[in-house]
Amino acid sequence: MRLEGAPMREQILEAAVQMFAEYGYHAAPLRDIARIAGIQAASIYHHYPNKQALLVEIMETHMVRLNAALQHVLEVYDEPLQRLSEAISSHIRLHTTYKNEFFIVDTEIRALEPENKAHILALRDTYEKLVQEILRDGIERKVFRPGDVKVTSYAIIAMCTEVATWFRPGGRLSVLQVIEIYRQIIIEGLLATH
Amino acid sequence: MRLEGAPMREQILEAAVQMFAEYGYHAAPLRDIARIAGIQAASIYHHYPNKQALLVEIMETHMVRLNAALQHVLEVYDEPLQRLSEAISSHIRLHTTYKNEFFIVDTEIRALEPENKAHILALRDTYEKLVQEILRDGIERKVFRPGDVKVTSYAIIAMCTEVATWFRPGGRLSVLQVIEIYRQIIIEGLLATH
DNA sequence: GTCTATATCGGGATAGAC
DNA sequence: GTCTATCCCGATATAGAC
Repeated sequence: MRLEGAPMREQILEAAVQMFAEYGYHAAPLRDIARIAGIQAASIYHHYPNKQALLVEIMETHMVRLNAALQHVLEVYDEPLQRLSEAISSHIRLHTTYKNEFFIVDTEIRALEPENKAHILALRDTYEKLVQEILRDGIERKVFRPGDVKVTSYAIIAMCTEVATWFRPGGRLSVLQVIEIYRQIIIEGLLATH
Repeated sequence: MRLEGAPMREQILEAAVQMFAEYGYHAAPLRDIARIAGIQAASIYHHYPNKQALLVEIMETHMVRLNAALQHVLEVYDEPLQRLSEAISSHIRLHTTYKNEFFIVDTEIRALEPENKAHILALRDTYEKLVQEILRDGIERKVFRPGDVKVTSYAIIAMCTEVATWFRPGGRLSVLQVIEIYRQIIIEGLLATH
């Protein structure tokens, strides 16, 4: 039983998530991250080589998580409508559960150094490709209307991702309600006259 | 006839747009902005009181522009479907024409000092309210399916806004094609079986 | 209206003791 | 593994000449 709570490495990362999400990577001083974690700034360097490493670990962990979840959906389900539905659910579930983390993924790509940026963008690309696979397959099987697969994937990902910016746990809507609203918008559209 | 091109004030602002969009507000040194504008950093202070003023002017100008365009749509059109269609068109048109500017509006809200932030968020709120008015009216007149007006407005705005991040003039798709794709996704949804 | 020179500060990172 | 002390740099902003 660990009375001090999580290991320091985790505490630092969590403090970084908080600060990066609230003030942005560049505007968040390492000293403040250290203060929240309950140590001195210099002590961070025992756990991480530099500030950038914090950002990279946050982004990588969660992009991998996101990809794994979607991969799982593709393995478990076969029917296009169900696949898309579960993909939306998985995406929104993760973006509300790890709200701050995904907000960082979505707003701090520019703050990454070139090699790190390439790495994270590759993970994002993988994700987009998986979504596009669902759409392409669904169009071929005549479940979805024919349309631009790439742009459609961007649109779906963009709207489901933005949930992380406005969703408040304990607010007017539950995660499940939000998922249902998005499912309907994406799958059925707004028109009443169908 | 002005051989030097635009007045310096404009040149500085344009340089700021470029740098803020590429590196982010905090990561963009005033010296670099000055260099692009062809002057020394100190000279910027003859035209603007400080760095923050550059950011505020960029954001305010374009949020006002966005609101004016949507206001115009509401005044000119009455039919809900046409209103929504024109709103999408207006939004995407502006977000592709002033790609960098709206990218900044969308990613640097956090970099604003409190009073400036309140001001810009108020403008954004006005915009959201206008979109919600279109949706509410359309639902009442049975043109749109009943649904959560607020969340739907967020979803529409989010996906149309993100166009600014991937759109490249002269790329595979023209602005008009992009607008048509988004119209269809939003209004009709993905299902083929309607 | 633009320059050079500089004040001032805060940030990331390092050294070395404990 | 954490501390104190400090280095060093780059950033915004100002002063004052031209």
